[in-house]
Amino acid sequence: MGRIPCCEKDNVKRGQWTPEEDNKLSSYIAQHGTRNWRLIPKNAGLQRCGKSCRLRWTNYLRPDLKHGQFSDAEEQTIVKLHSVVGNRWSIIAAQLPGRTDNDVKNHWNTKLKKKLSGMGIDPVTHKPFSHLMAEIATTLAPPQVAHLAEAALGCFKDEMLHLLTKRRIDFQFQHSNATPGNSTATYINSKQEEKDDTIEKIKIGLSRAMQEPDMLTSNKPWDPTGATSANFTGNCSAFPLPMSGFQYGPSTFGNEGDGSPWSQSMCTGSTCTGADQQGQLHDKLGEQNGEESEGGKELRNGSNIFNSDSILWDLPSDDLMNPMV
DNA sequence: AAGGGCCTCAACCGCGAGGTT
DNA sequence: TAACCTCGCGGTTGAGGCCCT
Repeated sequence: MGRIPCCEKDNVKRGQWTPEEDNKLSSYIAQHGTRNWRLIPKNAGLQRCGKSCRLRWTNYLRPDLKHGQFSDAEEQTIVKLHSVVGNRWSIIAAQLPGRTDNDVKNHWNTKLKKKLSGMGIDPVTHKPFSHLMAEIATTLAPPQVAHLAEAALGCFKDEMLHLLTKRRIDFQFQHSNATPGNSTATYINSKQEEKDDTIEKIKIGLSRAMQEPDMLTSNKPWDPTGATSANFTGNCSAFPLPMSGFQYGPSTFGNEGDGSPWSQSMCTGSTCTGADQQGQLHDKLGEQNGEESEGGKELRNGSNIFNSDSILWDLPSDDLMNPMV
């Protein structure tokens, strides 16, 4: 059975909406609500697909939408939530009244991702690039380690240039409002300090790795039994891990210890509140995603995760108290 | 002033989940 | 229970504006 198209493509207009179309849609929805998007364009006299109408309404015409620049606090919320839930834009947007998932996604892709990358933080894992390289190095056999610098220069060329030349990138929100109460600035500055601290470490580590091929005896990823992690701490002092909350070992990776980027990202940087939190959140996501229909529904608008008392959270509570739309 | 490259963001696409018949 | 329908999500695209040379 093939998928039925959401509308007849032939009789449907596409592309930019005109003010007339906006008016028709807005006034129809004001009178009749948003039940049955398939019928709305027909009844409103629009030659548009129902899906297109829904998108136009939810992303642009809805009266409660905020248009304009993202505030510092909003950016901070996005970065922190992204470090936990990843590209779950609807969940993130649910914490930002007046912002849509499309807004958040666009802002992330066009601004925040670049800001983090430019600061030496991997926007996927929210770890400093240098830290990621150190992790990679601990999992490689000596000949591979020897190629790490080359690979790093290939993969993170621009980033490495920034790191190795200590060229700072002047981001507006990095310096503005850098007051004690401003947690965005604090978050950014802490990442900057981590970066500075690890620049030297990564340089030393890479050069040692290439000079001392026997330095790393293990070529395995982390070992849940803990035996390998002992090797890491014993033999990989060339890559001192910069963040206090991060360790290679079962206690940090949580019960499953899957070592996935997601798991690891929870345990690094200033957003880390411990593996227990990670486990709880993942459990929560699991519960709400599947087993319980009501919970699953709440997950979609992001309410339960952040209202749950069982989850510790290092965001200022004010940032998470926004009511769901 | 021109034009080429970059950036932004509105809009589209395909898919999965959940609801309805 | 299966088939169908609707909605919402995340990834991607492309038009238009901006910036730089």
